[in-house]
Amino acid sequence: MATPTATSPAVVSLNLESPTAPASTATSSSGTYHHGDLRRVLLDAAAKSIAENGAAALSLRALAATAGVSHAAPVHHFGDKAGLFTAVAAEGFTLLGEELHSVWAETGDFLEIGVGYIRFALEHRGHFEVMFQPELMNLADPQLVEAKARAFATLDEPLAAAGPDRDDHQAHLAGLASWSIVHGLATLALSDNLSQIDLADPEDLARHVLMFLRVV
Amino acid sequence: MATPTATSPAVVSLNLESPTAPASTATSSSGTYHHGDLRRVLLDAAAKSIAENGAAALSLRALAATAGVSHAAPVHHFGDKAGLFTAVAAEGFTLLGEELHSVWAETGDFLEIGVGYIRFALEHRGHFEVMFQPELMNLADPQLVEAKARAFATLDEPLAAAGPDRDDHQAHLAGLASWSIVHGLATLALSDNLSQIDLADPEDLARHVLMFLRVV
DNA sequence: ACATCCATCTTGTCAATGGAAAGATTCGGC
DNA sequence: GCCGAATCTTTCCATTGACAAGATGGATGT
Repeated sequence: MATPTATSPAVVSLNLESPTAPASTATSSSGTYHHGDLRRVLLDAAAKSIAENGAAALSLRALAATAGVSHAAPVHHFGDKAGLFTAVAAEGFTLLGEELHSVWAETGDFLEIGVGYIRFALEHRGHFEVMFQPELMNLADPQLVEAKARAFATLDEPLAAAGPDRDDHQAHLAGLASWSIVHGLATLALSDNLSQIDLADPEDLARHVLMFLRVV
Repeated sequence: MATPTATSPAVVSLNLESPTAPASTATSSSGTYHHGDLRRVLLDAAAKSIAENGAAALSLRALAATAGVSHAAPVHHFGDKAGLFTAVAAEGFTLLGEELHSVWAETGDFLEIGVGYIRFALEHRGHFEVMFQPELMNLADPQLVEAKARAFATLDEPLAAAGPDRDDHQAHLAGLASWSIVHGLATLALSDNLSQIDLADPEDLARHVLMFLRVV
């Protein structure tokens, strides 16, 4: 609530050792209150854990342990487990929006946006996995709603540019078809349904698959 | 293991009340040993629960309670939670294969197979959700592997018929593009990313979206 | 008919987990 | 320097998944 959901997309590597305090006898008063940036560390650790073991296997207590804090510390930052997932998803939508925006700025190619979508899913697997599991998070969270809206707004201009002579209905359908095919390919890749050969060069695969779309 | 994974696709409504025994004092010997078809009841209850609350929220104990058995009964049939998810997924692939097979037999239309895929996802939401979350299940399970292989084999003939003059590589890509777009649309629908208007007639939406595919 | 085998289900138990409550510690503003 | 507030810890409880050991009763062979 207080923190402004720092816009820094930097990936902060988590330091497992506590910064300065000896970890031998944690009972004494040499503890590490005010960890520094616990929220960020927890978000990164969560994304990493989800990417490796899936969202279902994530444990708040194990997460706290890797960050070197007590098991109740995450609660203060995220409220509960759903709150953590919500924060991960919100960050994911922000990162995705930034990625697609820069792709459009650099290439001006609608097809490359699709490629960027798939690249994002594979590179930020932890985020992506949570972003599309509404049961895990609080869909009404304002931070999430805004991040989502901003990410989608990024696509308005590219979509209009891809089909200038379409009415609203056809444009909507074209956008949905484009989103479906890239989202489907990304989801299939993340659910172990693509062969090793296909995954050797995911972006190349994405371009070839997207060639079957009448939109571009 | 002993049960031959009954091929009956019938949907068995679960009877919450125990068949004949009074449930007042379960301590006495009036219990319902040999429930009759507990495995089937558990599978149906699981699919229903997952469809309503998501796979993450599924509790083996709550499941056992709705079936009127003790909390350890499901373990005997599925080994553990992953075993239950595996069984649900395997049944899902079998049902999907049968659905797509009959659609092809009745219409001979490749596009209608895509429509059937989406219809299946919405009608069997519980199954579909588990089928594409590999972290939840035992991917090496023979039953699952075979059900999956049979379901996909169903698509060989339709895909070949849709593009007779394609080489293997192009056919593979065309199949992947088709799968991606229908899988993406289904996934987006299940993750609350489609508007009410779009979902008013999902099959109609599917047909319109699939018109953007160069394959059909 | 009857004893035996074995699939099915129960009870009891344990460690791990999420969450809530209450207290300790430190930061920042005044 | 002081005080409020944010941050983190400790303690505790209910729920859950999993395991072990035992109870039940249908099926089978003779």
